[in-house]
Amino acid sequence: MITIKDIARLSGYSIGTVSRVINHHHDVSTAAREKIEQVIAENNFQPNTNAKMLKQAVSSNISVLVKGTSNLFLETILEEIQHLLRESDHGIDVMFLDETANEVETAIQICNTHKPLGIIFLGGNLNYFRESFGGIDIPCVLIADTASQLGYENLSSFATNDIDGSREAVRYLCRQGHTRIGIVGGSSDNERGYIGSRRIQGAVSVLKENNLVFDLEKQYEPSLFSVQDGYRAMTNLIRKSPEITGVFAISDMVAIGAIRAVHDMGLRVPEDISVIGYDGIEYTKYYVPRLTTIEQNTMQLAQKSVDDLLLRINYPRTAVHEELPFSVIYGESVAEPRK
Amino acid sequence: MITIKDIARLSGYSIGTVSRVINHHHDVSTAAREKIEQVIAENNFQPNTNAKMLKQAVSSNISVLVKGTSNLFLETILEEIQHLLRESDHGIDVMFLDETANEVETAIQICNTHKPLGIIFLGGNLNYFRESFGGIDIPCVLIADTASQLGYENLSSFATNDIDGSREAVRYLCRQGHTRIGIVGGSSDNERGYIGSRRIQGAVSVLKENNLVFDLEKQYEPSLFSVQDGYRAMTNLIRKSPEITGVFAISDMVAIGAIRAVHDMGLRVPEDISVIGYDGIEYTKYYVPRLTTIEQNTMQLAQKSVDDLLLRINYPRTAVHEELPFSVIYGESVAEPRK
DNA sequence: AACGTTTCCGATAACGTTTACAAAAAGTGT
DNA sequence: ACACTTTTTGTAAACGTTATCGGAAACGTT
Repeated sequence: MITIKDIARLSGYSIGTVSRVINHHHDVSTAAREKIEQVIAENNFQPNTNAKMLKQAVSSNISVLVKGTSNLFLETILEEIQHLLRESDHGIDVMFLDETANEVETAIQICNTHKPLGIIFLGGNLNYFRESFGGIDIPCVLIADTASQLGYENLSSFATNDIDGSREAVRYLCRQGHTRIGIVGGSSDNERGYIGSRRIQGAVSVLKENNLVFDLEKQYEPSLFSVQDGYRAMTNLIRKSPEITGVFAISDMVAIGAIRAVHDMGLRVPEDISVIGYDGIEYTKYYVPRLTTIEQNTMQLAQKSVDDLLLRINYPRTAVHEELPFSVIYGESVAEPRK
Repeated sequence: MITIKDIARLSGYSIGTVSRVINHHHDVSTAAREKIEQVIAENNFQPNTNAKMLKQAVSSNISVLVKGTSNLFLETILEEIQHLLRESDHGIDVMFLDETANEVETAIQICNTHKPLGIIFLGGNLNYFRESFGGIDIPCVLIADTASQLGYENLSSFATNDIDGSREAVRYLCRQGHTRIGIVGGSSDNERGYIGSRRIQGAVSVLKENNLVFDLEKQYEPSLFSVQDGYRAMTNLIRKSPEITGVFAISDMVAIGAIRAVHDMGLRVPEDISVIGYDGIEYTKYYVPRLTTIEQNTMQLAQKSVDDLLLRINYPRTAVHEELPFSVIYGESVAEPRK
């Protein structure tokens, strides 16, 4: 392995000077810089990251923690983050966690081992942040949920307003004339902090405002975020409440599962039951019927988060919380209810 | 930060002994071990990874390089790999590369910086391996393409036989009575080494054997692996050859795009045009119509790859190349052709 | 009691960097 | 020519670990 010592020997300068060249210090003569850079290039020398990190006690990496696997929405954002970060000279360090994992605990571990400059939480459960986020003191960003009420100095958040979004979804069903509306998704106990709970909350509030609550127990069927679970939940919901004509699904994946469930019960979307989703993942635009859904702007979510994180890494300042706009995608999965 | 030195001081032993306890060496008295372990636990000390890696010149990590973003098939395997690796005491280090990147070059970089114990290539273009894989000397596994003809001592591969799989797909269309069969997918130049080319090759071979080639130019439309591209390609194909009644799509995502294209041309799947995909990603099982496809066993692909890699990391031996079985998923997207 | 074996432990030299600090070289102004 | 300042360079200590080596203690064996 070729080290800084070799470069020093080969270039005729000391390792101190080589190090200064590597780290772009200004106090190096042009002669030395050019010679050393040449030798570095010739031997395509790469400084040992571990030695560097050991000495400096930080890396130049950004860690990304993705909560919940098989989540196409988060994965789309992840891709964009990677793309954006590739421009900067930061390394990127992705880790996937399953739904049940405690992302903050994991982040603390990562801080100790990887010493990232910042952390991006892609998805997450606010409860874990409440519990133990205090243990983290590097800039962080939470994407897809708002952490403003937590009030940490170093945790920004960017998200669409899930309550408004889900309200808009259900309102759209109402405007189409639906009066027997069901909801699929959210955790079984609707605990505070779980991202799904806000969507449920928004949806239910519109139902209440329009006096469309006939039996909340029978209108609402909990579900995780997966297709499978959406299928299961929708099947249950139809069994419980066959009179339902419109359904708000907590995510697009759940919606896809739900549509298949409708189909397997011998009914059709949207003729018999309308379905509206949430997230706007690219791929449901090719579904037949094209999914009607609340689209979150993944590009913007990624861009703003990365910008804010890099900004705060370079110029420490207090965190921000921003709500990004959503939009309704009018697909083919919602129609007027059958008479 | 709490270091091994602190533990030494606090426990009354030397850092050498503490190190031995940490690394589970046998030459430590039970008294010392217990005392030191207690102090470690009390201060929840975690050895500094960088110092460790600097000293040992290797990490205990496995790097995974995922080629091609938004590929649900590879992402499913990735999940399973992560799951399997979590059992072992190896860290995991994921990196996504876009289609155009040279994964082998990247791997060489990673070897220098991260010093992984092994590398898993998830997807990949054999051409890059031909070019420069020689620069890598740690155990590697290529998933989803076979590297047997390359003959590297340290590169195993696990894949289904893509030629047989695509042959099976087209044969199934033939058995259903289709005689005007189209193909969607593969790179425009069908370069050797590109994973799609083998599937095209298999598909075409069956057409030839059955004298079903009426105009290869008009039967075949190139496409990348994305939904969008599948849509575009299928639209072109129908325009070129409206007489086609069955289509083999090079991946499930392409198939989904293709189905939507059929729909948008005012035709139906499978009544007017049958579509068969490739990969068997979970989620197309919920599609309406449920996709008929060639399923690759992601679980097995992941398991075998991880097993082989860990085995070769611990007991150096020569690489293996194994073909895994595929199976036909009989969905609802293929039917007999219209008279 | 003397010796050889084991078993356990501590001191210390690395690993490849960065960064004070000091030294040397090169300018500057008189 | 001198004393300054400024710029450039080299030296050496540190970062937290592991591993080698040898010493000390404990135990058997004659």
